[in-house]
Amino acid sequence: LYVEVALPLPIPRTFTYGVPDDLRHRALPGARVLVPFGRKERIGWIDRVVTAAPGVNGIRPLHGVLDDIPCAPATLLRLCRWIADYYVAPLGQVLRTALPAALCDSSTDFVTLLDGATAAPADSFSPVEAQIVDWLRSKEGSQPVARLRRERSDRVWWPAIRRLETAGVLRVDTEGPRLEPPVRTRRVVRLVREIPSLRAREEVFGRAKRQRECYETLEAMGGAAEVAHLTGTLRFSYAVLNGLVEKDLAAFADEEVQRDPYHGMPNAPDPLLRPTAQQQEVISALQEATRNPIPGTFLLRGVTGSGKTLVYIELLREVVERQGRTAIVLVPEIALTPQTVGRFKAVFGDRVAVLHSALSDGERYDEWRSLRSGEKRIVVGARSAVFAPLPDLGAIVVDEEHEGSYKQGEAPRYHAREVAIVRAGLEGAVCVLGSATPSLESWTNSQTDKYRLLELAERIGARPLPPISIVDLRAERKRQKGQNPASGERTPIILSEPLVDAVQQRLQRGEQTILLLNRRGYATFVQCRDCGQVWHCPDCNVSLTHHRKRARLTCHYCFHEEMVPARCTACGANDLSFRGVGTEQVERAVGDAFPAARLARMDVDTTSGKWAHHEILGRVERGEVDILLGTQMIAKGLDFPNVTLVGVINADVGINLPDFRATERTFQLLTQVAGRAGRGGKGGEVIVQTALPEHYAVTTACRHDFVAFAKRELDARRDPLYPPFCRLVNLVVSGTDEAATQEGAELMTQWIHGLLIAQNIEEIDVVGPAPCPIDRIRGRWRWHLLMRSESPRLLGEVARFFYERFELPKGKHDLRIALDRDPVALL
DNA sequence: AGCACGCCGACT
DNA sequence: GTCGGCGTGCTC
Repeated sequence: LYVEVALPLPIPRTFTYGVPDDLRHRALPGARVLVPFGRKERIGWIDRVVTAAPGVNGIRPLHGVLDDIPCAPATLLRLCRWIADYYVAPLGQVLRTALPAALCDSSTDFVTLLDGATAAPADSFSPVEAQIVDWLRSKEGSQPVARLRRERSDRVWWPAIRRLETAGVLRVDTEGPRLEPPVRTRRVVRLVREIPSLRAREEVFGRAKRQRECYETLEAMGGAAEVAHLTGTLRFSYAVLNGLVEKDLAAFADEEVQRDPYHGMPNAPDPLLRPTAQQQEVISALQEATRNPIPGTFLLRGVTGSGKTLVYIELLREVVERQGRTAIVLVPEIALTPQTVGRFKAVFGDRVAVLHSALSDGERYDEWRSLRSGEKRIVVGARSAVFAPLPDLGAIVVDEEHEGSYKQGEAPRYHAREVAIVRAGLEGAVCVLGSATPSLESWTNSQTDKYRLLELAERIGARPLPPISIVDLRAERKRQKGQNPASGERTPIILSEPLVDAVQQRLQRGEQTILLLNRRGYATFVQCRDCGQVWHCPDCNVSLTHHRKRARLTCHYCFHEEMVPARCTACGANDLSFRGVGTEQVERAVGDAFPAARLARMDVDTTSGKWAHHEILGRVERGEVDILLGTQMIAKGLDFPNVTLVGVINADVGINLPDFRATERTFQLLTQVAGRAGRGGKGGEVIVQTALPEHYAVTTACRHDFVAFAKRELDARRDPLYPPFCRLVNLVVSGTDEAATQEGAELMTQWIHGLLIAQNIEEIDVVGPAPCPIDRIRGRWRWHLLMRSESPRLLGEVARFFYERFELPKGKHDLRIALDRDPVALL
């Protein structure tokens, strides 16, 4: 008996292993196995079990089957096979993405210095050996070999390590993969003896005041507390704790922690909202669909504030409470706020698991187990939650389905929305795609009856959508210049007069304002006024953004940072201009204009901590913030009834990006952020500042007219042909040398042309090769090629054939190919 | 992806 | 002689 094993490596094939007799009954498809691979052991998954002897020799037996119940059950395995096939990626890589990292970790080699080693004759070491020994002496205990590679150089250490091992200087241990991921424990102090009377206390503690305080604190805390908490926040010294232990009043213990990152977050009460008639209609349609063996896919287009979340909740009530099945709710990472999560928790309480990027491996694994066991029956999470191990799945909701973050940026480059549809189909679940601004792909599918369209055309409570007015930045500049001719030739307009007036009004009325600018930092680029030089990242072809508070120029594509220059490095002039307004500069302008206003800024730079989002949004919710300023992060999902004004500082950011979806993204962002206004009873208004007031992305957004936008944009996608009228595969060649990268891209193109001609395929267009719009990132040059076709099947076949057969000329300049099917961006 | 191995130029 | 940098090929 043999098994074909999928390994989490970028190798597009499986490896065959023999199955020892005692493992036969456990060797099932989807089960994890431990296999020898090269000189190491790795974890893989059984793809197929075969009886025929394979056509290769040198087959090795597998070392173990790690699961009694395959951790990728049949349906998940089928789903992963579909992803591997459609998105052209190795099955093992897909499985690794689909399962918690804690279940995929491979083995690690450790080296330990042996006791007698210090006596070993140091002069007999070769320099490499001496380096290893020195390094180990500087550390304590065992060290992973990989760390040696990282901290010293990437040289070949193994021969030297083996020599030292035979010389008895050090020991090498291989720690196998963690079969059972670790349980997190914490050190606690627990009271073990009660002291009933006050008099007894006097006697026991005497003058040990701190011990008594600590004892009584512990009593008040229910008999136990974490050591870190007692010594940290409560400032008891370790000696105090030891004293209690020595008196046999308390004991140290390691306690297993139930990891729950949302632990302690107040569960808001279920507001028991009653659906409106409009909502009820949609809810009924969905509930009915769940009773259908093939429920299908629904596109729920609901304007902002129309109550899509309540629809999801009522759908889940049907699926989870009445039918006893399970459900997945996918949300874009940035919309995974306590507000969104809170609503589901309020209704379904402990049956909800939350999966987001801030979870540690262990936390993620805990949630995964509680889902698989059926203890929790609902998942709310970002992209990868689509793989949640729920038995008897009844519904998948993809909220904000147009969001690009559902596409994974690295292999396997899957789109969670498409995976959700396929998974729902495989498991007989209903799939609901929700958005106020559907992607043109989904919209088209809803017009061709591939999906069923459901609409929520009105806001709840019959509240009107906020009126949107446009401020023409060009006219505003002229006007301000007329008023004050001395103002600099290029002084940017950050806050126009109408916007200032509107904000002022809210401040007076005690209402809140949201200001959007989709650009971080203080200035987007720095330029010399004399010679025109613009500061660029040394490793990426993008300009550096000026961050004023940190006093650094930083690259938003890699981690490069440099000091702010005092003078031009090219011509020596000391007249630099900091241009292109970012949120940090808006923050300053707002502070200057409204010194008394309480302002909060929310972007990647102010939300680095795990709880920073929650903290800022909490302040807004409690009314401690008058003006919330931020990037797209504040455009989604927020529901603050006291926000009556939304201002868009510059709607044109992003509209001119060289990407066919730039216009669509602008429309979506404007619509989404406008939707934050007027969600309470006080009404609301939106002011959009733009230099392109006639652009249809702006005008249709201002009329809240998605259908008109879609029509215009679809027309634009017919020529040149772009999705949804065709499918794309983007092939990106990258390398450390410019010429070699271009050459690689050209070779790739010729190869594909050759294939298309040889196979007589005319239905696939090849566009390029050309440098990528951002032609260098992290020191790697980038060229790309687009394959375009109206036949997804053919496109997939060609992509797969290419992936498996094409090889770039070996070695030189580290050329790599990334294959991106249905790309969401071509930058 | 790792990792071993082999070749080569630089340096002791 | 080593060392260390890079290119090449392989992993059932």
